[in-house]
Amino acid sequence: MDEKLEALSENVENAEKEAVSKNFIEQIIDRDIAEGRCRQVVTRFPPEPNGYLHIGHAKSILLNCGLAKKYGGKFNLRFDDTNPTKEKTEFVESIIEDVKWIGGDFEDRLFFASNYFGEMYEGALRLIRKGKAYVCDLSADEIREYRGTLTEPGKNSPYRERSVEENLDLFERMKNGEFPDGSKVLRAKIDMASPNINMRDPVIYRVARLTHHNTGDQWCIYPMYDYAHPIEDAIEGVTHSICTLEFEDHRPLYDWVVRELEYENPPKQIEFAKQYLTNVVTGKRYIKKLVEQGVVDGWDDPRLVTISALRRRGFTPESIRMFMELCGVSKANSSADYAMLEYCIREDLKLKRPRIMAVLDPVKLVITNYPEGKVEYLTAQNNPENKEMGTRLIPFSRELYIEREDFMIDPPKKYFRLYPGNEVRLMNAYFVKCTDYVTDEQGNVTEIRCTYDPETKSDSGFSGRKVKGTIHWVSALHAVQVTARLYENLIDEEKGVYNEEDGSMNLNPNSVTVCDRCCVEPAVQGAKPYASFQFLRNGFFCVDYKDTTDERLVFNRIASLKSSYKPEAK
RNA sequence: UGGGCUAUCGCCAAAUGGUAAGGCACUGGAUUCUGAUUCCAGCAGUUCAAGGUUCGAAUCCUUGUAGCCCAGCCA
Repeated sequence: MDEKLEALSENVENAEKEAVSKNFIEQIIDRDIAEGRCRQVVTRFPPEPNGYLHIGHAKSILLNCGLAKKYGGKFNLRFDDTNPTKEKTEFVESIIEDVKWIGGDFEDRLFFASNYFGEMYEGALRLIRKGKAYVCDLSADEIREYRGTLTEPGKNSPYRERSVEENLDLFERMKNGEFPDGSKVLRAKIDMASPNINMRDPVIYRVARLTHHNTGDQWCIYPMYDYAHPIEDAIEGVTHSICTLEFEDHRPLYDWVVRELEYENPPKQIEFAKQYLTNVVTGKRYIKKLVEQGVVDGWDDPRLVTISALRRRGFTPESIRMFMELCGVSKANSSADYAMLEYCIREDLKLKRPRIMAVLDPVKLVITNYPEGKVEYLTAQNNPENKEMGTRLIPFSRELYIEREDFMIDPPKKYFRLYPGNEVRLMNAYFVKCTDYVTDEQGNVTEIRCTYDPETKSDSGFSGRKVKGTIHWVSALHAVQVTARLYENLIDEEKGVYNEEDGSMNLNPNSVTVCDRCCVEPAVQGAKPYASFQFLRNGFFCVDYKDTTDERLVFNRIASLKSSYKPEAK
C-alpha cells in the first residue's frame, strides 16, 4: 500500500516536472504573457518558395504551429517571396502540400510577403522623411569596399547626406523604373562603424526588373529580407518571430526597423538551432547534384530527407512529430542520430499496421508428408498486439517459399532456424523438420525438404515439445510476386557526408538493394500507394507511389526491425 | 584578428544556488508462434578547462579553450 502511494506521488511529481520543463522559447513566451507584453501568441512559418522542404523545415513548422496551439494562439503560413529571381509557383504548391501533410494547420491564414509590397514602400518613404534612409549610387562592388571588413570599420557613402527631398524624388523614380537594374539602392542610415556588419547602412531596396510569381511586373524595386521581414511580422500581428541561429546578428536590424516604423506591439525575433540529422544530405545544391547525376530518382527519392521523400518512404506525420518532440529545442548546434527517427516510425506503426509474411529472398521448401494438391487456409492475427485489427486466412500447401537466410547446411552455434535435422515452427502453421536438401552444381541450395507434424498447428494448444525458431513463409502457389527495395544510408557513415578535399559527397555504393523475386502472402493484393505493412521479421514496408504499376507492387522498406541476432563464427 | 552565439553520457536534452531528469543508442536478464514487441536491471563520483565566491556551484565571478554564424543589391 505504501509502495503504491509512493509510486503514485512519484507519478504526480513526474507529471509536474514534465509540465514545468519547458523549452527556452516557451519560457520567453511565458514571461511575455506574465508581464503583459503579449495577449495572444501568433507565430508563422515563412519559407521562400525556392525549393522543396526538408526535415529541418519540418522542425520549424511543428515548433511554430505547436507553440500557437499550446498557447491558444494562431499560426500563419507566409511565403517570404521578396526576391523573384529564385521563386516559383511550383514551389509554393509543393510547400503548401508539405506543410499541411506534416500537420502545420494554418487554417485560412495563407499569406504572401509580396502582398505587402505597398506597405513596405510606404514604410520606406517614412524612413526617408525621418532622415533614416537614403538613395545610394555606389555600385555593388563599391558598397562592399565601403562596408569595411570584420575587423575594420566601414566608410560613409558619398551619397549618405542627400536631402530628404532628393531621396524622396530619387526613390520614387527608382520605383517608376527610371534607373537601370543595380544602379541605385535604398539604404538604411544607421552606423558604418558598427561592429555588427548588418548595421553598416544595409541595403533595403534594390532595382530589379523581374517578373514576380505573384505581383507580375507591377514592381521593379524589391525590398530586402532584413527590411521586409519585420514588416511582414508586424502586419500579421506576429508576436514571436522564430528563426534559426544565423539570424542572431540580424536581430538588432529587425528591432531597428520595427522601432523606426513605430509599430505598436512589436514582434520579437527568437533564434533556435536548426535540426540536423547525422549523415544526411539536406543542402539544395547537393541534392540537386544527386538528382542530376542520377544517383537518386528525384527530390522524393526514399533515401533523401525532403518531406516528400519521407512521405514516399512511408514515414508518417505522427512519427516526424514524435521525432521533433524527442529532439527538443535549444540553441546548441547538434545533430540527431537517424536511429531516433527510426525509433519513432517503428513506434508509430507498431500497433497500426497489419503484420503479414513476405519472403524477400525465397528458396523452396517442400513438405514431403503433406498431400499434393491440398490447400489449407490458416487463421492469423493481423496484429497480435492489436486484436481490433482482426484476423485473415493464409493459404498453406505442400510447397512453400522461405527466406534463404533461414536455412543453413552447416549452421554455427545458436542458429535457431532450419538446418538438417532441426525442427522449427512455420509461423501461424506447423512445426516442420528438415530431412533433406538439394543443391545445384555450385552448391547453392535449391530446395529444402521437410516433414510436418499435424499436431503442432498454431493455436491448437499443442505443448508436447518446444522449438527455438519460428520462421515466416509463403505458399508457392499463392505467392504474390512483388519488388521490395531495402535501403541503407545514402552516405558512407564511416566517412561522413562531405569529402573535405574536393567537397564531393561520400556516397555509400550499397544504399539500395532491390529484391525483385520477393514473395508475399495474398493479403497484399490490391494495396494502394502509401499503404504500409509490417513484413514479419523483415521490417516496415510502404507501397511506392511512383514505381508501382497495375501489374506489380513495389515496396520501399521504411525501417527494419531491431535485431539482437549476431551471426557468430563456429 | 571585430561582433554575435554555444559547450551537461556515444546522440538529443532537463536542471533557473540545494547535492546531475528523461529519451535514443548500447549491455545484460525474463517472457515471446517475429532473434521484434513487452518487462526488469545496468549505463555522467560530475557538467569544456583552471582558479575563485559560497555551508552548498552545471548554475555566480575570473581567466582560458573549442565549435558555429556574420563582410549578397540572397533568405
